[in-house]
This record gives sequence, C-alpha cells and structure tokens, in this order.
Amino acid sequence: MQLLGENFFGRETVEVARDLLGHFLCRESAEGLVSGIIVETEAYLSNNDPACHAARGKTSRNAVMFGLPGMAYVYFIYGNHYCFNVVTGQEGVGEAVLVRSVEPVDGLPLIVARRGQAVSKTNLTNGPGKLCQAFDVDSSFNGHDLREKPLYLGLNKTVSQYRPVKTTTRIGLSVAQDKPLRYVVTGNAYLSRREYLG
DNA sequence: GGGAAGATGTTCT
DNA sequence: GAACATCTTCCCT
Repeated sequence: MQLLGENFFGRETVEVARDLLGHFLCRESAEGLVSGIIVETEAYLSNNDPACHAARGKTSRNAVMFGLPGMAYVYFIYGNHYCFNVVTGQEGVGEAVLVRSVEPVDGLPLIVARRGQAVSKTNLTNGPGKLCQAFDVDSSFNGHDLREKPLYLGLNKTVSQYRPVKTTTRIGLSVAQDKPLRYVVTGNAYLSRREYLG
C-alpha cells in the first residue's frame, strides 16, 4: 500500500483533518495486521483554540506536537485511555489532528480479542480510546514516524467513496465547544456520535 | 506538594 | 441521560 507522506501532513491542519477521512490506519504486530478506514477526525489549532494541548505552550507532554508533521502524538487520558493524533502543519507551530473513529477492515478477530468486550461491530473502534485499544496503540508510539511500520497511514485509491464530509463541533470539551473543527464521513455507520450535534 | 480537570468508556437507570 | 472509575499532567499555593 502507498503511504501518506510528509507533503500530506505538512499542510493546513484543517485540510489534513478533512482529507484524512477515507484513508487507512494500519497497525502491524506479531499477532497480525489490523487496519481501518478513518471516518472521524478533529482539528486542534495553535491560534485561538484553548482546547488544544499546545495552547499554553510547549511542555514535556505536548512536545511532539511542536515537532515534525507526520509524527504520532499519543497521550493518556482519564486514567484508562489513550488518544491518537497526527501532528500537522509546520514544525514548531503545535497543531494536530485527533483520529476519533475508524471503520474496521483487516484483523477483526484481533480487534475483538483486544477490546475484550462482547459488543457489536460498530462499537469496536468508534471512539478515540476504543480505537487505541483495538490497534494496540499506547504512549510508546508518542513521537513515532507514521511513514514507518508498525503504525502507518495508507492511501485509499477509492477515497471518494468516503465523501461528502460533514463538519460539526468537537466532542467532550469544556472550552471552545462552538468551533466547527470535527469532520465526519456523512452517513457512515462507525461514527462515535451522530454526525449532527445541537 | 496538593488539587482539580481531563480530546473517554462503561454501566446503570 | 447521568454517574463514576482511574491516574497523569499542569498550575497554583
């Protein structure tokens, strides 16, 4: 599979967030391959966005966000869960795209085993914490180059099937709740929440 | 050193 | 729809 490259990630964060929809997230391991198609993302910006982890400057936690585009930014939240982001924009700016939901493609049995829950197929990877569990992504991938195995982003030549894109407000925030920076594949069954809010 | 909040998921009503 | 488990990070005292 052809991989998404630096020229893809180094663009405006909102463009990358929108354009990631329909492409592949792939994870190889000794247990096998797990892949899925990205169907929901959120953009976190450097300017006028208090919900962004980089809003108050660089810290040890968010340092990866200020590095090269195309790296993984993975952080631990609520004592149980990881969230997977793709660093975007120019180096030093501090922006990223949160991958919130994917549609499972390869490795469904492995996904079920890792999730360890008797849930329907549409509930296996429809949320940032769920997909990290399903793809076995943890903080050891923080700073990982997403152009390299075992965690990478693949080009989908039939990405047009995952259009049009709908824009909504972001999920789970206590600040900047009104910003239209969440992007979903219209009508997709694997979204973490309904595609319209309000 | 302490405390509050957090880009969530699950379970219960 | 609401409560809560769980723990790291960061800001404040």
